[in-house]
Amino acid sequence: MPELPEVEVVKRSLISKIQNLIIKEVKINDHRLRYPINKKEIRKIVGLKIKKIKRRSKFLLFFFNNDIIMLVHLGMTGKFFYINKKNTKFKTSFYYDINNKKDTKHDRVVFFLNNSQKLIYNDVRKFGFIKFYKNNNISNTFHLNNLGPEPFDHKFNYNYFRQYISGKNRVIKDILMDQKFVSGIGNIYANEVLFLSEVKPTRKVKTLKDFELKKIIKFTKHILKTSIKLGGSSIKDFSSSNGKKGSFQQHFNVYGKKDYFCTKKNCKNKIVKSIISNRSTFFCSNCQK
DNA sequence: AGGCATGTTACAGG
DNA sequence: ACCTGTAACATGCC
Repeated sequence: MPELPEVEVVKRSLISKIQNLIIKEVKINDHRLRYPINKKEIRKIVGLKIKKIKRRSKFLLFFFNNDIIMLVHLGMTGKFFYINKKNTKFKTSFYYDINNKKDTKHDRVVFFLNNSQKLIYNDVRKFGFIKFYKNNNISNTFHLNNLGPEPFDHKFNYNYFRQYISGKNRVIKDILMDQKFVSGIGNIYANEVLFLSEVKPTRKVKTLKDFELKKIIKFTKHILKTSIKLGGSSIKDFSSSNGKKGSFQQHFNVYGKKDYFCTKKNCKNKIVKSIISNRSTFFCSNCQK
């Protein structure tokens, strides 16, 4: 589900609701996530306070006392729900949260909090994971130490772009989704960035002109920021929801828009869909060169 | 029934 | 050691 903007929105929501609370109990309904949950390690956070919550790329880091860090990746379908203990109504919501949620089937882990609420990790496809580290070796984990710069980092600039792609024989869409190049962009935002940059996703990076690299950098930062402001993209549309949902999906120009008309003025083309590296790719063959 | 899905990574071959 | 492309993971929906 989540790319950088969605994870950022989840992080902010978590901070506002559970920062400084204490884990009273943890219940595991299914430990078979992408990596099996280590039951001994997860028990160690019982009694500890959630001091800080940070995001790096699409990862969430929960900082507890005793130097313990819980690293969470939401995979494709991971979600957090903040719910009251009597299981009646959600007090508030995180990304994708819905008030009439009946999907308890995919609640994989339940964290009971000292304010009588609970935090649920729900993950349909189980591509997400929850792992534990000590503060002093978190950056050594292979999950984090091969990541490229955050898109908003000043290090993500034209010179870096030029240097990274030199000698590479790949297409631009693959590079944008390469977490070693820049961290946090997935299939949706890669498609959208290339549309606004007017660059065809199939272009080999060695053919890109300076002004195109600059546009890609500019629109990457712009799109991700805008999406965060709008609460991210909520792709599924639940019928009755009191939960907060993102609205950036209403601003998609190409993602999922096969056969729709191109949104650029004076363009009569329809968006086409193709497959690049096993991922659906959408673009306007008229506007994107 | 078969294809597709917002992500990551292990592996194979060059 | 680096580069690139492919398949696999688990589950549900259209």
